[in-house]
Amino acid sequence: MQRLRHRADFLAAATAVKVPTAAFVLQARKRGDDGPIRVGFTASRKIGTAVERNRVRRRLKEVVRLSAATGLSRGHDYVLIGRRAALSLPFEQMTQDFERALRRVCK
RNA sequence: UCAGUCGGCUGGACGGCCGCUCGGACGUAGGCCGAAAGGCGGUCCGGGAGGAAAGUCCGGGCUCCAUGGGCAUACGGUGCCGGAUAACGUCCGGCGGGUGUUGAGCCCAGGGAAAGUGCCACAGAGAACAGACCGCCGCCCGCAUCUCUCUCCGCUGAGGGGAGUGACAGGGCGGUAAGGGUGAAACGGUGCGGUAAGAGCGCACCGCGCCUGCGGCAACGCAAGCGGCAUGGCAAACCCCACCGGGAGCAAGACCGAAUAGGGACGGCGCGAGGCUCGCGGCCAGCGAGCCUCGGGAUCAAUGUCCGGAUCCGGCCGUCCGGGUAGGUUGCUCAAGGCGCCGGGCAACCGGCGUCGCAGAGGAAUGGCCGUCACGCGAGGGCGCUUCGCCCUUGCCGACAGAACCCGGCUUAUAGGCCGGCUGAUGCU
RNA sequence: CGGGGCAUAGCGCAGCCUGGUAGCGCGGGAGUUUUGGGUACUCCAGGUCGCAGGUUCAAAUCCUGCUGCCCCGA
Repeated sequence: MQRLRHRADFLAAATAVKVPTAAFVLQARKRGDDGPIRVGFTASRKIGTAVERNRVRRRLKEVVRLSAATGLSRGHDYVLIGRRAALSLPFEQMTQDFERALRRVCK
């Protein structure tokens, strides 16, 4: 599993399927090859200060890491756009939301 | 003890499970992505956010670009004096002013208003070499009114007329700026003398200015003398004076390096004017090649000018070459460094010795989840004689905030906790 | 990293340079006109001039520091 690093990849993912939840918006794009899973995170300035943006990104990273075995498929790019609620929501609820969102994306 | 004020330090601790990143060692060139450069992936050990990392307001280091010299101007910044410093708009010490219980302390863009221009609304008589509204004083006039004196008419009286004098209302001429009133500000202030009333008109003190002397590196202070007061405020209005400033910024810069477009060199085709030479041609004309001259345009420090200079030159086809975009690597962390001791200095700071090795990400690591304890705060309860202290329970409680090349400052944000200096009041000895 | 702009009544703006009275339009309220509504007309209310200091007799305006929003260049 790799991280998305280039702006072009994020822009491509933005045109794909979007599934909103309380703490984040999940985007998934099928790249058309058989490469590894790639995941990117976005925490915009609207969320708050730099401390709050870092915290949102780290919690989202942890959500993805702990549930990586369930449902992520090869050849896809995933992008999680953080929202301000990700600062305060319980961690278990965010994990459940992520798995539910993954099932909706796969359909 | 209470109140005030100033300065410094700190910015939770321990543990469990699972992770991230950098460095080193080992292991492996077998997997994945990519055209390439390169990136990702294993195990062990070690390191891994701040006092402001923030705002980006100053000053530097570093890197690249530009830079012939002189003069003038513009633009921006700074502004008491001395020192510290790599430098600063920072810091330290001093001076002056303001403020504070004239205490500790705090604040000050704190050069120039007798170089010039400009502004000072409203109110007010007058607002900048001003002005005379009320008022005060002198002289003159004075219808009427009043007081007094004289005199005339009238037998006395009542009454009336005339003249003079004084007072008052009023008017005119002049003096004055003490007082009232307006204003943010009214051309020194207070007191005594003086005067018709007044006035630096005179005197004393204070303030101001000039000059001399003394102290101080200086800002400035002190003292004596002189001047009769001239110089209102605003320069965070224009401005003047002194000093400082080349520009950009790690997305700087260096290296590697697709696709597409464009660039250069060579070869071929083509060529503003004139002249010379050579070749083809018997000669001329003409054609080709080379060279020279002339003509044109453009560029060269923020601007102008003077002197002196430099550089460049149109189209089409083919071959080759380098520059360079996306991307990657590097710059990338040892630095005007931290700590301790000694010495110098009132201090900022400087010097010497010893010691430590202290983050390096790049859509951006330094974490996620949880437990225990401590501290603080709020609520509830209990105990001790009270101000208060102690104990127990509980809490979606726990400041501001995340390195982005590095350093010195400034500014702003910040739950609380700790330490020290000074001042005032009160109590005890 | 560098540069620039804006903040004034519920909304959109002027006034700032050159300091002294905060104004315009829409909107709101009341009234007149109309049988009624609209239109038109008259009147009225509504402002910490983003915040905090400073200069000045006096600050929306000048200066400094913050806060929020927007734009541009690399």
